[in-house]
Amino acid sequence: MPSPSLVWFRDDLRLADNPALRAAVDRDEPIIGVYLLDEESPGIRPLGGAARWWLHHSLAELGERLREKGSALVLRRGAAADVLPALVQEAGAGAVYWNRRYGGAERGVDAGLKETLRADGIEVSSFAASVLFEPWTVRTGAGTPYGVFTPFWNACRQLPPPREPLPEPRELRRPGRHPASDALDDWGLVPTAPDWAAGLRERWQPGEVAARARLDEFLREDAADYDRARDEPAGGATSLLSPRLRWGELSPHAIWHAAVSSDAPVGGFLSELGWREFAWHILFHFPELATKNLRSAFDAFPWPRLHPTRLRAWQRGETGYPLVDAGMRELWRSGYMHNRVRMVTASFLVKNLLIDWRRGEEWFWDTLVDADAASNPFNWQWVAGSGADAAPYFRIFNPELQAKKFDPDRRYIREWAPDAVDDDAREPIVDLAETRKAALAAYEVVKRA
DNA sequence: TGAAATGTTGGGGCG
DNA sequence: ACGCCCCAACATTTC
Repeated sequence: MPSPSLVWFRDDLRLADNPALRAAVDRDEPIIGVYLLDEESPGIRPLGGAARWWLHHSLAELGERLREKGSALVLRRGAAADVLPALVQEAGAGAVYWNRRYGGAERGVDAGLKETLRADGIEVSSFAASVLFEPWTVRTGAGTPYGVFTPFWNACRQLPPPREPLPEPRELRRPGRHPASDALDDWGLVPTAPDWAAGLRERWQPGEVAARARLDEFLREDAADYDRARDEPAGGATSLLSPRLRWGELSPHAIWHAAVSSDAPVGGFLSELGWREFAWHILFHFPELATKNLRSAFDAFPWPRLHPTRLRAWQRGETGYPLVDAGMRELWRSGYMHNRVRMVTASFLVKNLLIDWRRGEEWFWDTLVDADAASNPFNWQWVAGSGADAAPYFRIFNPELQAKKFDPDRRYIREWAPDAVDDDAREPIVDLAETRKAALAAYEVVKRA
């Protein structure tokens, strides 16, 4: 009598370098893949709209590839603490494997499940797969978590290097009978009325296969000049791997090893992976990262009453500042924004519009295909000055200067906000010098706190 | 992974 | 030849 192994896919929608899947293969019983759409467990943050679109397509491909290899992907919806044990029983599974998560609520759910399943005599194992250095393994000399990037990353580099990625399994043992699966289309992850996803379809092809292709292309064509060209939003020199990491279509280990074994100078690129690691390190030690100031002195920041018209103008890319508007429209249309422009638009929201960073974080959460629970709030707090190793508050980007420096020929602005190219036609919603001064005055309150 | 204000320096025009 | 001034270019400080 076979006792199948369940592989619970979460933020690791891949077959290659997937230690949970590997453990199931090694156990040598039939394998059933599972994905749970959990919008009910307490504290789990509902996915944003762009994320749901990506998830749909990535799951579609994962399911197809599992079937090609002989296995299956079972989709279920509901609180994991209820749905997973029921599924284990229904399938007569003897083992459950997953790759670890590091958010506060997720850790609670997973720890609870480990306990209840084991109490039922089910073998449960979890694995490190989504970060290179698990948060608790990196400690200062004093045993505390790191608060500054450079020493954090130096300490990581002193640890044993990330393991070699595991090869994709050739074949998976077919289960005799599959538990029933929800139909992916019934989950309603893809927008229909209205269908606003045209720009996403045009720009992205979710899934592990396209992810690997982009990694290879990046290392072959763009990595050589990455350190210089990554700052130019029109250049197309960035890796575009962030959504692949968000959904685990690529593991950081696979990226790491592909990068270090390429001929290109990859130090700068690897340190971007380092910032991602640092964000997860911080989130692990400060689970309220998305809602609370990491530096509590910022609790005293005198945010003015929310100005909804200004927030809306920022969201829609109608601020009258071309680089800001181009960035916000790139985001809205394609689910993505170039990193430098993220800094500029975020600085503009927080320091020129004096709108709480949480409002910006929520908008990015809803519109980015790559927003994850760590990087998104981490980076917003970095810009706002309230975060870990944050930009000093008084570091205020001037969107006009930034455009001159990094988009001198206006290629980026022309691409995303062609109507903003002509300077004369625009009416800025706020004055840069004036609002800058107001922001600095507000910051004085934090300094005194 | 800033920008603006302020300070310093040095070449050149000019009396 | 010299001092003076201007000002661009660069450096430093401040926010």
